[in-house]
Amino acid sequence: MEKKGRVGLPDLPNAVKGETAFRLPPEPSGYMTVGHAMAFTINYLYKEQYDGELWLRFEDTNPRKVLPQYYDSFRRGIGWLSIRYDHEKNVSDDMEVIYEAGRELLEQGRAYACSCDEAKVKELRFEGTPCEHRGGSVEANLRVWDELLAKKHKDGAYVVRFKGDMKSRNYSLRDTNLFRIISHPHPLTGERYSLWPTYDLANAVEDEICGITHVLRSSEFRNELQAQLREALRFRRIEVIQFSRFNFKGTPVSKRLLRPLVEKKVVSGWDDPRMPTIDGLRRRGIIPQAIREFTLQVGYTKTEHEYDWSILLSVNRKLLDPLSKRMFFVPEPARLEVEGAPIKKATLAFHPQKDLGSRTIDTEGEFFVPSADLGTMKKGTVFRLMDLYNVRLTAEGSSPRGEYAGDGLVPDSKKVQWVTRAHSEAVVTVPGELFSEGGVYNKESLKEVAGYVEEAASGLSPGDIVQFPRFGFCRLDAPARFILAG
RNA sequence: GCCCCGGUGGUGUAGCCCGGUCAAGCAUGUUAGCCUCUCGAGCUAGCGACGCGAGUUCAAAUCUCGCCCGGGGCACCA
Repeated sequence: MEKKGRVGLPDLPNAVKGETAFRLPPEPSGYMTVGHAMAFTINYLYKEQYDGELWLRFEDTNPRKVLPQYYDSFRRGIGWLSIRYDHEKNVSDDMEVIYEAGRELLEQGRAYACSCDEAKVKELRFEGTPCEHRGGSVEANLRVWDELLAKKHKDGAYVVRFKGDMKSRNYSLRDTNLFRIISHPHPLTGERYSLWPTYDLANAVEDEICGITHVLRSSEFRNELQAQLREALRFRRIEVIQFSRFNFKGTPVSKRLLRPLVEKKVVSGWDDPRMPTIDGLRRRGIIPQAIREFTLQVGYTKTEHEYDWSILLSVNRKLLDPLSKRMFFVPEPARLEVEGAPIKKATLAFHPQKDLGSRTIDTEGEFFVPSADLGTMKKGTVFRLMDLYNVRLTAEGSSPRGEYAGDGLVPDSKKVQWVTRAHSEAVVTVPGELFSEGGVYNKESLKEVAGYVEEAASGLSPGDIVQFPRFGFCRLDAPARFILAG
């Protein structure tokens, strides 16, 4: 019997087709990254598999961090990935509902208003000692609650805490904060609210009202706390499946590390092709299908991992291969004079197998070929100008010359790409890993190769991806500028 | 420090729940070769791994215990 690895993603526990709901929960506080893309893809794949509902839900409950352009970044990225969701909402749309939950906890005596300062809360939490506010009456708590809603208090004056277990070994259960005052304008709700819920509560409430059945997310959260909150609010049980973050070698997603590079203009921006952002990957020539395929291949696990770019790049190349026109790019060109060269109108196919059309090139005796190739050849060597004819090298060195050596394909002859005098200059950017081993910026992370491209390249539009034979798949980024995808 | 969660070749993963068919599969990588007018794609073959130690058992990658290492949490971030 033949052995097989896992095909596709594993089945989900307690998932009934047609009765599932999933969510994509970005915090719009930064640009969308590959990590988001992969997590979203997993949720989307399951939504499809189980014929479920999918929510795009912006977790925007910290007005200090949230910015309008980031909402767009996620919408764009998700659209680019062809992830179709059924509903879109912002947690900030539901403040009233979350307030109701807060009030209910207060009424139940499961939460209380606390006016200790931050340092004291921390200290007592560490000691496992409750503060004097914990024992306050429901009435008193509700009175403060109404004042909080009426914006009668300044930032930091109060915090609403969940009554957990101050002696729990799990510190997140030691009366964590459910609400805090942030009088900072919110990009969507402006000055309307200043009492904002923290993640755990907002999340529990949102998952309930969205009817989420399965949560698939990276594991850096406080499960037990959320379970207790759900129970206190008498919410349904949901399946939570956690996995490790998706890290790529030499490319951390941490804003703390990335932002300085953008600010100091070490990279060209958040969309620099070396960046782990979706905009970066797109500029680099990674196509959305490759991200999906890659995600499917690596799946998700709880083990920490650091993906090598080679796997994603390999998947990308395979997908690109049948779609990409071949065009000649000659890096570090050397001029080659060919004696006895026939004057030809050569019609060359854009692809060796697929019918992607062709272009016609007028050739005489002047060519440009990679100097690196000429450098390895001795006088007398017969090589072939790809798709054209053979040339015998008659002079090496600084002004190489050759002579026409027939049209017939010579077995095992070296094939070299070429351009004629009708070419244009181009630069190919070769992105590498942003950071080297020690976590320091890798100065070698971006290289540039200058050369000539054939005339047909002038018909390309920014965003088009072609294969430069013997060089790689490249995406036209700007006029005369390409980026190597792999 | 305390609480979770992990540790299969260079990298990523399958297998672990229900011990034998696993002297460990697949992908990527790399080497050699085939095919091809590409250093792409495709094909063939080789290379390369069960963190350490003990225990249970006829039998352990799979179960138990200890240790080591890594990640996350212990935020008025999400």
